[in-house]
Amino acid sequence: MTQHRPPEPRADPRADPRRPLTLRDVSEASGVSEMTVSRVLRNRADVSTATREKVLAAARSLGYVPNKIAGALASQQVNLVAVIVPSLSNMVFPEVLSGISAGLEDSGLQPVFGVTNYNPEREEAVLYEMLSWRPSGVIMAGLEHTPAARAMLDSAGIPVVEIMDTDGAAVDSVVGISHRAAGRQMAEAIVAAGYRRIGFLGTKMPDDHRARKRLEGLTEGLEAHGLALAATEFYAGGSALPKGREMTKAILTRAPDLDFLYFSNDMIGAGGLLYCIEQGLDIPGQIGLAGFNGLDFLQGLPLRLATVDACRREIGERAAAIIAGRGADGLVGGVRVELTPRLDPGDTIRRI
Amino acid sequence: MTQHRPPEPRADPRADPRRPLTLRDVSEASGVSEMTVSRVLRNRADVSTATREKVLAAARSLGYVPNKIAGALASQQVNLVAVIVPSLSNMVFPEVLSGISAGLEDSGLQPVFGVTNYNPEREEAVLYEMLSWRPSGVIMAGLEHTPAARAMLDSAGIPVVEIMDTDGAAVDSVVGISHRAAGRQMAEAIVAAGYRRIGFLGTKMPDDHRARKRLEGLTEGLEAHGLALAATEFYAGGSALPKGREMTKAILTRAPDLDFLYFSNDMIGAGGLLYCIEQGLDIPGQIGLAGFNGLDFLQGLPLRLATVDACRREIGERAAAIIAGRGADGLVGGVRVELTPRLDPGDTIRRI
DNA sequence: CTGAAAGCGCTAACAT
DNA sequence: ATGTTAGCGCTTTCAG
Repeated sequence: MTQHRPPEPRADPRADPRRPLTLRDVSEASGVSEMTVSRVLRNRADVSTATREKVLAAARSLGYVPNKIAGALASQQVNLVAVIVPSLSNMVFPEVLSGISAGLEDSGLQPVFGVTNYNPEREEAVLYEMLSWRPSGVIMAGLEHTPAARAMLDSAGIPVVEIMDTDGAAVDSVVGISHRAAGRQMAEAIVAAGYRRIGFLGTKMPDDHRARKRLEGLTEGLEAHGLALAATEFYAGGSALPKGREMTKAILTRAPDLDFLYFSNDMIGAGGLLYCIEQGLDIPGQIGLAGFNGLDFLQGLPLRLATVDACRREIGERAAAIIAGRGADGLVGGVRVELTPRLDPGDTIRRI
Repeated sequence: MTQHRPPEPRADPRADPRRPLTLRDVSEASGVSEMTVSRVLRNRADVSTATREKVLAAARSLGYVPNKIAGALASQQVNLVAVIVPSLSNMVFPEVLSGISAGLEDSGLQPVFGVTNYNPEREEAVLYEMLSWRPSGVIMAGLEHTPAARAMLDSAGIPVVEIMDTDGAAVDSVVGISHRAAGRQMAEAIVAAGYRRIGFLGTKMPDDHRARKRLEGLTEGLEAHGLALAATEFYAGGSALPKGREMTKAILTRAPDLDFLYFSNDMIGAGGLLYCIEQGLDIPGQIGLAGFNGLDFLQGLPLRLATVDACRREIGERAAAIIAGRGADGLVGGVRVELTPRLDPGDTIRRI
């Protein structure tokens, strides 16, 4: 068998003056063992007050910042929760994120955010990247994932909460609303108010499954009353409010006899509403309008757009609570929370 | 001296069936050494095609996800960039973040976002937390930080880019606009258009330094023409669009003779604009309006609100480029990029 | 209450 | 092109 001479040891990294400080530096500065320094910095109770103060003084004066990478490797514990959402730009996810932040307060866990741009491959890549940091849990928007992503979630061995949507099979826990039901609910309200020629204006994104499900729910709900959508208008990119205006103009030009417009979100709905007001249309008499999300910026418009509250903040809070609760005692997985969205008719649906 | 018997070795962690997979599992499954497996998974060129495929097949079939914690500890390299912003909820930071994401594409670096809610202590805590993961760089909104935060940034030994604002002393690099100059620029435009009774509507947050600087710039610019603000209105919490409407009503009730309203951001400006239109005021003849940020949702309003573009996306991209460029070769720090905001008079400032 | 030793899972630096 | 060894900076485990 070949003899291996041990390779030269690396140069002592402590020679580098710009190197980040280590526990050892604090240990030497305070005259306390590394182990005890570590105890102090992790706020463990079994250290004498005198020692504790000596250590804290040394750490502070040196400007020591602990290395969580080493800590996580040694303890096999990472206080991070991966949060993966499709977008930050449409006002709905920021509110979910703030709910998550709030729900994680005082749990010792920290959210880390990733964005997929409604792209399943990107979602898979972001998930892989995040799992490689071994987070304590995952919160993810939606139930539709690539097979590889699903496999990763299955075998990660950590709590997974899928949020926003309950129409489908979950990996583990799920917190959300039924978008299909929200669509049906809106159909009922529209028909009950006496509208009959209904148009839909929405996004073209094939991977916005929640918008798709709302449209399906709407269609089913109308069918139940023997009605069908009279016209549809889709858009791809661009800023939603101006798009809503343009699309509304387009659909009303093509189909001037529409008496109701259902928008797949409040932002394009607001654009449409402003357009209709400008055109001097009688709202909600001549034409009714509704959006989706319950954004409270709608309260600032000349007429309050009818909408369905998506319970965004509560979804974030409940999802966070499930992850945070898991560490405690019960390793109960598979929690299912279906919230009930509230329809607010605002000023743009006829009262009967 | 006391004799220490070596403590019992820990139980073999590989006994736990739910334990995450390690390189060693892939090594055993593929019959290739751990080191070579590591090379394959890091896409290094010096591996034969046959070996590479064997390893990849094994890794895939096992569902192996590398442990970046261990990798980072061993290599002393973390491909993360800490990004710290005050808020996600006002449409301006998401655009900065997307600029950062874009600027980091193909650099091998990944942004990680933290939110401070305009709270300096929270900023300090978030920074501490993030630095403890030893990121490769920090991008942070604003130039005002607690002394402790500044000390951490100084001694972190990594590139730091402060963004959005150039009015003040930077820790390292800075990319932004001068909000003071933006305020002065607006004052010039207002005065040049013949307005004389100017009101300001803004936020009460003491730690929104950029809004404060815009107000200071506006005041200075007016003073240069012998003018002073005729009225001001501040708000604290709540949703910006409805608030803008309320505040506008309030200020015009108190001071009905105002002929110009400068809003500290586009969202409250849009609320104010909608209110003025509703009241049948002649815009921009009787009263002029302007906001700040260059949000493109303004394009959907009945009249386009005058605004100043804050170059949000470009700021994100340039900041990211500075961090990404640093790894390459030149360790040049202290880059200073001051962008020139563009004033768009829209439809709400008189043309002369 | 404090300390010593081992090792978390990976990669740098060699050696072949 | 592949393998061997040591060690990254902490925490766990045990001993005192």
